[in-house]
Amino acid sequence: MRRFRGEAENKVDNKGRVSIPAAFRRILEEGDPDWSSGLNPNLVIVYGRRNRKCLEGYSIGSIEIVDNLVSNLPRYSKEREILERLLNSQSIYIQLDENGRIILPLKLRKLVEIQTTAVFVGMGEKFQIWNPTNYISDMNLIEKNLSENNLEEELYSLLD
Amino acid sequence: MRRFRGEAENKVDNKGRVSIPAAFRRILEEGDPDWSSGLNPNLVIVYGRRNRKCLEGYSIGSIEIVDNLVSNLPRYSKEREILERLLNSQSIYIQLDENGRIILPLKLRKLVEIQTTAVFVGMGEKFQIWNPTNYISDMNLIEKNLSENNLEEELYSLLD
DNA sequence: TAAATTCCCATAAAAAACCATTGATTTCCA
DNA sequence: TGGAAATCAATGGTTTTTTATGGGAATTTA
Repeated sequence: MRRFRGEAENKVDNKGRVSIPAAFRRILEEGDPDWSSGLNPNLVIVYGRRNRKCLEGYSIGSIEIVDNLVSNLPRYSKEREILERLLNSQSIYIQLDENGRIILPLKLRKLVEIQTTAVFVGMGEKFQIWNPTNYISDMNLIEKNLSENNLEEELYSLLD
Repeated sequence: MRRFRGEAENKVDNKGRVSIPAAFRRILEEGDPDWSSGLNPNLVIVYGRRNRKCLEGYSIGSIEIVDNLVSNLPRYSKEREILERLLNSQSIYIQLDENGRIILPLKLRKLVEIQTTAVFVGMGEKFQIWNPTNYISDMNLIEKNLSENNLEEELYSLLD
């Protein structure tokens, strides 16, 4: 399955409308079992992640993988109920419109400080939506962390 | 699997179009599971390698190896999310056109200082795209390092 | 009924598809 | 084996399509 790749910065108008980058639409289409040519794909936006000042978008296919992982935990266990809060309570289904846009509800925009611009960041099986300034800070943090502790090589070695 | 080998210098026009050297196309075709005769192969260009003033091109097959390694790390772990930033966020899918060209987005060209000419450098499982002058400097740096410390023999001995 | 949301249309800019040319390389046959 | 014909590679230009984005009318909702 193809993955979400790349970065894109798009305008958010005062109705909350934003274009989903064309490259991401293709992945959402592929990942939505109900989609067929001519239709508009669905996606899920999770806004429940703590420690992250961003929203996360999933194709229907990839959120189902995560949902199943949660379903494998013991029913009524504390862990499962908390994860359900973060991943199910704090998330919504959205359908793209005819022009490839979605509407980001005001509540979500406030949550991640998005006003007139949003950055879309491909993260493989999901993508993130950031306030541009916050995204830059986050990237800088990663850079700093990598160079200060000389972690890059170590990180890449995880891949062997 | 055949490897990317050799160097080639091609023109970049003002739309950002560049020919992928024919020898590299063959490797990209072989490496793309969706490719068949008559179609145009896909590739992935990574622009996030830190400390490198060049772009890196991967066949679909070889980037999938890397992607799968990342996917095997625990979902939502810090390590995985950082690697996704470096490898997924900072990369894009591209499809060759009918003439064997791709368009290098302006953003990427600026990043690695490519204007009217690009050098393609085979690196085995991937290839690099350089500004010609920067490529020469990089080669000189390597040369210098090798001769000053008499490293060549030692290096080759790593292979045994 | 005012506010918000959805639907529909418009447009400029960017990207993709298409067509053409030149020079190099390969094929193939007398 | 020499060279004509065919093929392929690199590159330039033009047309068509897609994207991103704005605005307004219609519809729903509070």
